[in-house]
Amino acid sequence: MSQNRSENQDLRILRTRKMLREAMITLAIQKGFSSVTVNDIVELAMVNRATFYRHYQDKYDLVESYLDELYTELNAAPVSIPGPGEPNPRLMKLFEHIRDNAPFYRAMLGPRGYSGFADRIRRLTEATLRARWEALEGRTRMPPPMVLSYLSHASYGALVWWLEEGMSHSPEQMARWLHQLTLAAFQVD
Amino acid sequence: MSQNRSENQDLRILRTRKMLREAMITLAIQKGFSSVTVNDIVELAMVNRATFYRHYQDKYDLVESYLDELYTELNAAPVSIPGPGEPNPRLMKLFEHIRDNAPFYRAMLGPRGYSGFADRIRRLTEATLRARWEALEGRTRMPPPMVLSYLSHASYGALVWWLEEGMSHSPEQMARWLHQLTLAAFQVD
Amino acid sequence: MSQNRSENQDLRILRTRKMLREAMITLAIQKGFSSVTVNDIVELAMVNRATFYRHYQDKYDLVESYLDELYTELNAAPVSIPGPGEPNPRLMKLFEHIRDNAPFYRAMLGPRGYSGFADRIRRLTEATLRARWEALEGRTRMPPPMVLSYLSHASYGALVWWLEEGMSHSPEQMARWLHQLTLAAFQVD
Amino acid sequence: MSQNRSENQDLRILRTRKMLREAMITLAIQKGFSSVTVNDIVELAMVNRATFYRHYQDKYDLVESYLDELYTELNAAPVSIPGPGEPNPRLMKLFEHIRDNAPFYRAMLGPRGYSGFADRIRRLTEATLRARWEALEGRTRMPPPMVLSYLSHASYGALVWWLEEGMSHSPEQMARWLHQLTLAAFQVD
DNA sequence: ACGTAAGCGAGACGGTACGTCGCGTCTTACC
DNA sequence: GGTAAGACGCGACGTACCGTCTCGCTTACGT
Repeated sequence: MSQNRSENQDLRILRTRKMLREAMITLAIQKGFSSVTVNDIVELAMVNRATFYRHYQDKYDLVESYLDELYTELNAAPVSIPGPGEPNPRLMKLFEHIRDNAPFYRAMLGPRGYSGFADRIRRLTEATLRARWEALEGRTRMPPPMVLSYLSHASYGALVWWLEEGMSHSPEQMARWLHQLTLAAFQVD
Repeated sequence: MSQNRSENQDLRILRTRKMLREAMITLAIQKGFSSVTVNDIVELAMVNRATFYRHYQDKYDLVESYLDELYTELNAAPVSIPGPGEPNPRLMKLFEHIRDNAPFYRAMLGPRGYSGFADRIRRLTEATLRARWEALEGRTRMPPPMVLSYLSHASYGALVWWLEEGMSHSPEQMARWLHQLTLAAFQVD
Repeated sequence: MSQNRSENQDLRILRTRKMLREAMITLAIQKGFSSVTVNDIVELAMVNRATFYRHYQDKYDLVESYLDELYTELNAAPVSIPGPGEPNPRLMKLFEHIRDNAPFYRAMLGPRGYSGFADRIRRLTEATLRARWEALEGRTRMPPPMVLSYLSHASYGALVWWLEEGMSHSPEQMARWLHQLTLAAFQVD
Repeated sequence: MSQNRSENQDLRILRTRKMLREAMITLAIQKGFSSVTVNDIVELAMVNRATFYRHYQDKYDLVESYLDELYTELNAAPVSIPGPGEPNPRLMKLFEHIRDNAPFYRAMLGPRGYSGFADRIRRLTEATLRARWEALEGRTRMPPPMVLSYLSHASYGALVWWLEEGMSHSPEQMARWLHQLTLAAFQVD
């Protein structure tokens, strides 16, 4: 499923997928992803139910395929490790992206959201942090995987706060703060 | 619902609730809380379906009522703020409790678990951390609620790592490490 | 399925089954049994779709259960072998019964009907004829099962003609004719 | 539909139809005509779904067009009315034809077959019998159409018995027996 | 022999029915 | 009053076939 994402030029397919995706996003914002049904989606998208299943296994498959696309572009960002006070560029792009799609993210991460989504975002920051794994090795007595889990969940926690609080701080500011907090953890004995 | 939790002495009621709870726990361990159905529960508990609904609204209500009881006793722990190298006693008790019920926690926190459960645990550590809120106020330029969300998610992350890794470290060790990491965050800026 | 037909005293069950059966009959008459859907039936019966499946596997199960009841009473008729010019009493009862439910039978036996139904009726007359099997043994060089199949299909053919022609002859007349024709076959060398 | 059967010489068309027909026959034998789907047919025939519908309305149209061809040649047989002990030549040809295609006929006439097919065969023998209609008129008090329906169904019944029993008697024998039984009916009254 | 119209493959799509599952409510009878 | 037994309405699920519809390719035919 979610097959042939690349190089499928059939306009009907592209149109159908676009409408399904947009319907899903609209509905998730309206009433929370967890209470969106396939019926809701196809009705709003004006697409036949069977057609939905020709493209996606279920609503999770649909949203995941959306994320695949989103995060493919995010991953194109540079990977340079920032200096002490500078924000991580990847993290900043993530914050900017979330700010631009705030209603959707609120819908997906809230209590009526989809935990797989949250996990995915967390793993994204985890991947970013893993770049400094080697620096961590041997520098502390704590198990690096634990610190990684600690920090990635921590960043996710900051992100959630930011989203729910109304995003009154700039992505840059957020990235800078997270950077500082992360550094502090790295400097623990 | 979940009513009359206090002082309800009818033995039939107590027995019914006990059996429902135990069935729920067994099943959650077996196949993950999210795929447990009310039917599963009442069948294993040998209780009639309607009887379930007389006591609980749904399986979430059942598990929450269980948590209510669990965390009432956990909250009875002392609240003293520990010194630099000492583990937080509340956190330690939590880790010990989780170690003692590891299969259940793994079932509730894993990918087939229940996100409300995770949230609840996180809020528990958040409550513990909030004790140092005032100490935080003014000491950093970061918004305290953000740091709180950051740290509580972080602790949760460490906990999840610990659970899934096999709990090869002692609760005391975990609490000590978390304490160190938390302190580091407080000293930022 | 079609379970517990006997001694099930729950009024709701009886009512549900009655409404489903009547809806099925009405619809079969209206548009032919083969084009009746379960949806049609439950809609007309004002019964929920799932409820239908709690009672019957499918529309065939429903109609067969109906026939079971009908033919239980028909089988209560006497089995005496009639004299040369007298009609077979069982056959007569069958013709009378069909005359009384002509629209339904036309619906079931017509081109948009249900072949299992026709088969059932044919086997009914076959059972009646089998009573004379022993008399047949040795009296002719033809294989008795062939003659049985021949005669039961033949009777069915006469019945179908009668139904479609408008039943302008009395059941007694039909039974008498069939009796004569059957006797003739028995007297073939 | 089933159009242009005559004088359509395009090889592609002929090839497509041949493959569709053969696939249908193979599948009907394998699992009974009623459970063959258009998808099954086109898959086995290695023909596109749309192409099927360019030639036939549905699987019934396909099988009927096959029968049209089969029975066109059968109808070319002589129509002489046989003497008392002689078999009807047309009936014999029919029995021979069926014997040569027994698996297919069993598939079409069995419980998972196609009732329209059975009807067609029955009407074929009916047509044969109608040749003696005039001879019947006035010779008996029974309505000739009834006798016709009686006899054609009867012959069909004998045929079915023969097919399912394993065709251990020769077509000639069958035709002779049927002839005798038919004569007996004509002599009633 | 070759250009062209027809046949065809590939497969998306809308539609309708299917049978299943889980939910939460209800009635009746028992103890 | 708590419980068992279980019928019921509701609504979502995912599947199976159906018949229609582009859109290009290719192939047999007719000049």
